[in-house]
Amino acid sequence: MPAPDDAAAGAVRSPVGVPAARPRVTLADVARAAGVSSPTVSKVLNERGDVAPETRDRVLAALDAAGYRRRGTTPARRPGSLLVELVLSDLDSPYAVEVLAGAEEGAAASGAGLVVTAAHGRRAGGGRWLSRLRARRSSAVVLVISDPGPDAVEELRRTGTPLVLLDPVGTRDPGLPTVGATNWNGGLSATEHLLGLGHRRVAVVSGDPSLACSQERVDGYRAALGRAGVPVDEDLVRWGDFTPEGGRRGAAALLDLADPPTAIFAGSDSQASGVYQEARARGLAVPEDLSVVGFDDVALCQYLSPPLTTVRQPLVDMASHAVRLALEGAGGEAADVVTPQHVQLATRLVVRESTAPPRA
Amino acid sequence: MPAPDDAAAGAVRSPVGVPAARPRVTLADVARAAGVSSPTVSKVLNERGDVAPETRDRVLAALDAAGYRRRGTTPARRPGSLLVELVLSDLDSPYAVEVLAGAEEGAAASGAGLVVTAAHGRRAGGGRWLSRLRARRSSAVVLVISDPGPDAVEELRRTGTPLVLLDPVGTRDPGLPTVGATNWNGGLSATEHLLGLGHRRVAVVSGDPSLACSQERVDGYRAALGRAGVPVDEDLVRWGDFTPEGGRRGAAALLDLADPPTAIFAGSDSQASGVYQEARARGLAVPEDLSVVGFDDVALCQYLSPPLTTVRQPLVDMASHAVRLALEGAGGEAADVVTPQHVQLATRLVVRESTAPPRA
DNA sequence: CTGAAAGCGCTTACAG
DNA sequence: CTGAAAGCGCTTACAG
Repeated sequence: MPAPDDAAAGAVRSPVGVPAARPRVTLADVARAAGVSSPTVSKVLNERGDVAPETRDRVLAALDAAGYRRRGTTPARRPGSLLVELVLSDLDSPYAVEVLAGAEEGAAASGAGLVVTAAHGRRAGGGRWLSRLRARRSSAVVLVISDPGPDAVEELRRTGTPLVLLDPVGTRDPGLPTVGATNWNGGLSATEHLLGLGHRRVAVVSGDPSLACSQERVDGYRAALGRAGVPVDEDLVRWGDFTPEGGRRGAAALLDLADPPTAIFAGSDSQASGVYQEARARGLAVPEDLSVVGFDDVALCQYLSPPLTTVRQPLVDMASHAVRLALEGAGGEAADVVTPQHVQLATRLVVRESTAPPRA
Repeated sequence: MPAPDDAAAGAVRSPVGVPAARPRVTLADVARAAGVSSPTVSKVLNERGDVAPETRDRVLAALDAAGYRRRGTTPARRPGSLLVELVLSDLDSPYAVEVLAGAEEGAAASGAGLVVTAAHGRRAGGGRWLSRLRARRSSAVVLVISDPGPDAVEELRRTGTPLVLLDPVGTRDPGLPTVGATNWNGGLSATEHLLGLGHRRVAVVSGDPSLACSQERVDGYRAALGRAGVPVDEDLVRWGDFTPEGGRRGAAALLDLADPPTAIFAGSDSQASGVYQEARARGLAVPEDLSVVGFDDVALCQYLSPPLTTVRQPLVDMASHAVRLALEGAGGEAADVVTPQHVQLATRLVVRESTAPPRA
């Protein structure tokens, strides 16, 4: 007869792949670990003044080590009080608008609340942000175009908070679910469209080369030229950032060339608007003197004249999907079992009025 | 000797103007009211199945009547776990971007989380939304360009949740704090600028006439004409909505007139972009053939060519202020004592390249 | 400044 | 399906 194992002895045991609901760490546990009484821990927690500084420090350390959470303070599990955190680097771009709209839609569909944070250049997942996330009892996180610090990933994993990366940056942790778009295909079809119109001097102005999406779009551009037997002129490949100013600078450099391009593929619609400005400043008409293709198909396109030919990436759907994915992980019992997913939604060329054959 | 009053008898009594911390309604109170035991109420709360439907209904009614809240479920009081709700009608406008950025800034400054909801045409404050707000333990609400239903106002007041109206609609409850801009002055200075350039046929295309801000801008326009001794031609006053399409329609109607305007004051930058499009479609150059002034000074302006002359309203500051105002009400003890405020931040004309003297 | 004791609000296990 | 009783996690009031 086998010796009674843990399960037979009545210990908590979980099905394969499903984590055991770890027994809650109670205030009494922490008190024991810190060598003080429960009331003392309670006082520290409630920021009462009457605790000796050393005692306080010891208790705080024990609290932290044990990963203590107040009763009723575990992330909400019922839809309707769930919170998803959406972290963007900045809020003031047409790109952010689409992402926000999609994320709101995804959250609303699940009855969850969407908490929006702008990182403003700080790396997402500072200690401050993490502790606030905990204080708010948020259940899931979606990070947009940014790499979480390893500490943040670890902490989120530890607390069972799902993390989804939207438009992931290059250096991805393969264990994290990602949602993106088929950037390479987009770059390919934008460039093929211009080649098809008869352009041979086709330039590209993309975003930061450290971003996967920038790289992929340029790779698609190169592939299209290669297929058409047009050699890549490295003078016609420019990197910058996704802002109008970035587009303007790139266009200025390109149009200053001895043999300037007749068409520019911009890495984003915002950049394309900068290309428009530079063309206008030089008295060049779009599309008669210069064809322009953008990327994103954000609302901005409807404000530009002429209407911009662009590669549509379904940002609203992408964001909505990312939020649902994150909430799925948060809602179910089998939170940790959700298979990491890497989704790329399809891009599609939308032809409007900013492209035409080159002047004879 | 006077009979012992409540205070003398030890009842909770609060200083004038500061509401008493009403004694918490406990589960036992509700049980008593419903004529059942505490365990039964607990089961209903936790959605256990083993409760008779009629009992369940009775308990739910009692719960509701008593305004019961689970322990630890009252809105957070320490900054860092506070949540502010921002409700916009839609997220996909340049206006919304600015408001969001400002609101995020205001919330982040207080360490609060910003929960963003789009009303999508539904009136803010449906029962669904209110109960979610409660479930999330949100501490304050900022409502953008919309009128809360009287029930929502009542419910928020009852639960001590501050409500601030940003860019308030006309029919305001004077008891609610509002944050807006000096729309009238903006309309005045936009129109004076055009008159100063020599224009006499100056038109206006504004937003929905039911919105206070639309009205005020047009009133400023009328005032400027009046002061300059130029009679108002009602044919030159158009109402629509704040979208590019609204601007385009308005411009089309105006340019179809027998004696068309030489300058158009648009009620928003988005509308102004629609005016640009209509002008372009008719082969009219801005500003040579048509001067255009916008309103808002949103990021969109930097994408338009030519750069748009506009009336800047400090949307970022307005939103940030509204959020702080709301959180102020939520954070302090004296929540209900915050004097209702009606703030209007200053607007300012920003001259760029879309305005010029009329053709001789 | 600390903790034993009492208390509070809620939940659980179980008898009816 | 219901509730008396026991229990749990935390807080409060107070003695030292």
